Amino acid sequence: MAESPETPSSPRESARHSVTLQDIAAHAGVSRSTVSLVLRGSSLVADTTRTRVQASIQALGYVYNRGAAALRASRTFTLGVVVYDIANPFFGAMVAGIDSVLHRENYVSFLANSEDSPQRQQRFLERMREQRVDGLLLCPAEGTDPALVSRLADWSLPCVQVLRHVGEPPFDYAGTDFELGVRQAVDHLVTCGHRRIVFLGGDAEHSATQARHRGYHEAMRAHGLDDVHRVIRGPVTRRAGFDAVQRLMQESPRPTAVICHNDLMALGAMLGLQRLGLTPGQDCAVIGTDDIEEAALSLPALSSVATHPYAIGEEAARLAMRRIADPDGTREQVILTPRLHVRDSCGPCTADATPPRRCTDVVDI
Amino acid sequence: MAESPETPSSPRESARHSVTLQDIAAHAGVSRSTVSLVLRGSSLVADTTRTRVQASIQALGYVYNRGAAALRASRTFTLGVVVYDIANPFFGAMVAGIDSVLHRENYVSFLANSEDSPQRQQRFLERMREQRVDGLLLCPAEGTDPALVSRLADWSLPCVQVLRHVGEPPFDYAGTDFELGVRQAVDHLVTCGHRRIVFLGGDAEHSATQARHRGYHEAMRAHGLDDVHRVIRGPVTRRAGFDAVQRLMQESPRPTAVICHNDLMALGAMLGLQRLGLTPGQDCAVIGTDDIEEAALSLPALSSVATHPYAIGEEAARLAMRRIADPDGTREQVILTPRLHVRDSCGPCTADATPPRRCTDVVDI
DNA sequence: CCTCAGATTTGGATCAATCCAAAAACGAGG
DNA sequence: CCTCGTTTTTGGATTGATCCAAATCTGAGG
Repeated sequence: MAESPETPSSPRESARHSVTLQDIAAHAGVSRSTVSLVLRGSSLVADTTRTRVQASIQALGYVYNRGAAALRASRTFTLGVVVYDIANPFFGAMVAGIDSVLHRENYVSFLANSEDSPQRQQRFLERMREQRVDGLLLCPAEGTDPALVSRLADWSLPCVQVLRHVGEPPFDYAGTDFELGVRQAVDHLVTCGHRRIVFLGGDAEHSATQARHRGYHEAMRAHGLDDVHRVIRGPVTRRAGFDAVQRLMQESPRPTAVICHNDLMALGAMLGLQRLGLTPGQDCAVIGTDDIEEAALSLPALSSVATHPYAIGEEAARLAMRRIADPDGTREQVILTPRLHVRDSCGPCTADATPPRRCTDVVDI
Repeated sequence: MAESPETPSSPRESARHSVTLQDIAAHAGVSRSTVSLVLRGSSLVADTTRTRVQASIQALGYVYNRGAAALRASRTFTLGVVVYDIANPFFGAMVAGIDSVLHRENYVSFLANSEDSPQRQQRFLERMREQRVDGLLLCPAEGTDPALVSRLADWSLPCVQVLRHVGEPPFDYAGTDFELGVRQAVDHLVTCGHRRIVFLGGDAEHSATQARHRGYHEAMRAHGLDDVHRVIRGPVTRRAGFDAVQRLMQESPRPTAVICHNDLMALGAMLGLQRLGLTPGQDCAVIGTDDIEEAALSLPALSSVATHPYAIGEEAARLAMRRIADPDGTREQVILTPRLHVRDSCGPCTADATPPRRCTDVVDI
């Protein structure tokens, strides 16, 4: 009847300090270490013991303390994710893809929005270091110091770059072959008889912009179209597409097709054509990049090079998991293959001397 | 010349174990405690000491260990954020708003996407508890157990509900007055002469859906339009809007206006009208909710009730900060006032006997 | 009954910080 | 030079888990 030290749990005690391994151990009549092993699903503990301990865990309403565990085990099951524009639907889809993989792997992620500012990005990275994240998914902000990646390596913080990349290979990277994407668009348009194809591109200097421009240049050259080859640089917004296409259509001879850096620009370009009383796909072909949901539903439906944001997110997260498990493994680059979805916004060329031929490429909804 | 214990730092040592308070203390010739005080910006330390310690911190490349600090101080500077559809642009904007406040407050956030599954949500919440987050921002998944909120309170985990809410007040909440938003839309349409106004709504049973329906019912009643009052329930997607409006326009007499649960539905509805050869804003008025970026750029430009996702995110984060600072303070509900942006998709009613009058309300770009 | 290998269990040290009561240093006044 | 009251600084305990080497338990074989 006397108070025995083996029965420490009183109803109010749980309020005083949270239940710990020690409490479970006392309740189940085993040691702290055994409880720890049960929690981590070790095969060392006997089945009867395991059951007893699990019952105590239930009974006392124990909550695992990951912070304490991480302190000793130096593994946090935590990942940092930096994007530069979370308000952009593309990143929403990408983050959803990341989340799906992390959920499976029992990881959680810190998310931050750099707003394309290297300073904000830097601050977040420092914070992530303090949090001792196991790894990092980084869409580098425009103007990121190329030395950053090697600095992260010095900190031995696994980092997977996503969509854009800076610094020298080898590094881990997940993205899309933007170069190929633009080439597909040019090839398709040329097949449809177009020659005066303009590229409406971005003015930033990161890898994703460069790759698109390279793709455009090379495809045009391959088709012997160096003479009509033309890039307009500027912001990659709806309005920029809207304005640029209207300026272009005043010219003579005017372009018969435009390829846009992303779908927002392309949708803007279509509106610009309509504003001039022209019909996209008839008077001027328009092809976008990303294939956001809106593309298939616009009028006319926008042809677009799909870049699969959800899949990129999944691949990036998978890569991070792999690098965390094997920090010294060889770096990997996962480059997804984009796919042109042909819809109504790019028809055969009717403006040029070239006899209009029927397009027979794949047509998607 | 003999190795003195006061100079412990050798170049390779930093690789062996990470630099700790102890190392800084030794380097600066003070105690662990003093270094800790400096790190936390305490006013107790003398200026000369502070400078010396800070120099040592720089010299040794020390990185604060938040995990260890949190273990003792039981404060993590960490917030959990659960949304149900991160791929939706609305949430992208909201998360950006949250992020901006947290960045200022030196907090970081764990983000998870419940995909509107209470199970996924539950699992994330448990994980957040294990991480000992200081608080929670929760957009409850459809079907969330109303008891959840009080359970969180039992765990003494501050929780701010966002956009939707479950359980019994008082609780912390940040959202928009959806009821008022719909009422504004109805009032405007009635002013323009419309009477047969249909509401295209959601089929879910959470607070945000209910509020919209209530707003519609009451506004219609206030205008004596009980007899023509009509709600269509279904998913809240582009396609649902597209389909529903086409079915409605087959009827006789047909509605002269539709108000939609969100902008995606409204954009779909406009496409549906165009598919039938009708002109939105002329043959049938369309008003959406949210005022996403796309709304102003569609053709015709969509009238929409702005719900300010970025601002909601900011308010929610601010509320969380307040509740963490004062856990027993009275709960607060921040309800933002929505604002109807009138554009081309809702003109005067031309179909009815009522003499069409000129709309003189505010017109926005 | 003893031995020994294999299966379980354990306690003490450790991770890197904060808390707190007490000690030390300091400066002014007697 | 000695108090006395601030201002600074300090060491030991504490937080809640994991690691690891050693202790204990088991059961089969001799």
